[in-house]
Amino acid sequence: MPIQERRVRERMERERLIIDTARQMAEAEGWDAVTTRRLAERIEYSQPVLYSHFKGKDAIMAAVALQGFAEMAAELRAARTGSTDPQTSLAGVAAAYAHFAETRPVLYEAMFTSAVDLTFASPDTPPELREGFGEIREAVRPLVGDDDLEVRTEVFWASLHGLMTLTRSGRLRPEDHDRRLAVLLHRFSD
Amino acid sequence: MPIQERRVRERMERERLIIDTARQMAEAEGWDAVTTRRLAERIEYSQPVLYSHFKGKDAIMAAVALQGFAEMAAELRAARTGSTDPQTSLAGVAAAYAHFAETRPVLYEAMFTSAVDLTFASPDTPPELREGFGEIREAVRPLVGDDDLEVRTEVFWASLHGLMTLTRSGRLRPEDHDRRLAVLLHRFSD
DNA sequence: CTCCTTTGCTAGCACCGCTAGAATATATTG
DNA sequence: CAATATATTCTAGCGGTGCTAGCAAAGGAG
Repeated sequence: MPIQERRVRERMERERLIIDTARQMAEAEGWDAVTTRRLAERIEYSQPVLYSHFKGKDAIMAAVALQGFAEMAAELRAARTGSTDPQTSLAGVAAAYAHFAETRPVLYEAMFTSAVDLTFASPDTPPELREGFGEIREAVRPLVGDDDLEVRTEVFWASLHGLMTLTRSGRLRPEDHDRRLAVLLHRFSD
Repeated sequence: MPIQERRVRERMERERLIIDTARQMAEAEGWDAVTTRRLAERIEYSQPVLYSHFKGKDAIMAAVALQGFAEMAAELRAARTGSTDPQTSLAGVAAAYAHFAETRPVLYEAMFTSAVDLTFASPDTPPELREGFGEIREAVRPLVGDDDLEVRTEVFWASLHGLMTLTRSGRLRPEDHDRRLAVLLHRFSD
């Protein structure tokens, strides 16, 4: 039954179209501009079609966030493996993280400030999600050893996250960004 | 003209009523449940009355947030001055910060994740806002001296903030909360 | 060529933040 | 005291939101 296969394939393509369009719209005009009506119009289908693919708007954001996690993980890995020196490696990862948050704010928002549909730190956590954390952990490991590695990584990550969100929402002066990153790295390098 | 005074006073009381009611509602049912309609009904006035006091819903949230900043500053100060030992003092401040974020999540949300109506790190930043940061800074000062004090405080604060937001949104396992706080303090104690 | 399932659509619900303009209450005059 | 002027508050409504019930069309099966 190749005809069935085609329909399944087409359905998958449409789902992809929804995710990609939602991301495009968000990147162009922010998440507030991504309404189910406007999204439906953009993909040239009616609103209810969206709900045959996703449980709701949050689920669409979560799907975009998942793309974000994959991309972030790739960039963190590149940064980590870009240097053999542990210090430089960790600095690179931190810089890459900051760069990602700065250049893809809409993605970062979906990943970390909205989209509670994603399960973290749990057995059924999607691999894309674990991977990014894994990269940070592996960058931290050479410096701190295996003692408390998980917890230390969490703190390092949370610090980065705090810096980025507070900067982005205007709570920290942007011009000191690099100095703050340097301080953070210094704190975690021993 | 004491009659004019009464009207001004009554107006202020009503403004206070709006802020307090908004806060109560948010604490009871979350910020999403605080709609202008429901809030107006609760204070037994019509919707437009809200807009004669505040520019919009965001401004009401900002007013609640301001209360939050004042309360947080008071608690941080109590924690800081509760011990003469710099280490214990900073630990106390960190714990107080975490405790505030945990027990008053709705306030914390208004202060740090929503409400962009408030100006941070600027000449016309409200004193309630500066004060909390000042408490953290003064707790950090004895440990790190005056070099880079501002920047180091920002990083410490951002780390705390990152820990709290990630924990609250289910991105970090709550059971390791204390260990993470300990790690953070250890990183900043030298 | 009908039957039936799947698919997609139209239309609408209940709600949102916000506001124009009417209506009511209060104060200031003649 | 009556009449006008000025605040103040309300009703009603605009244009939007996420989401869904129920109808219409399209497609494959007998």
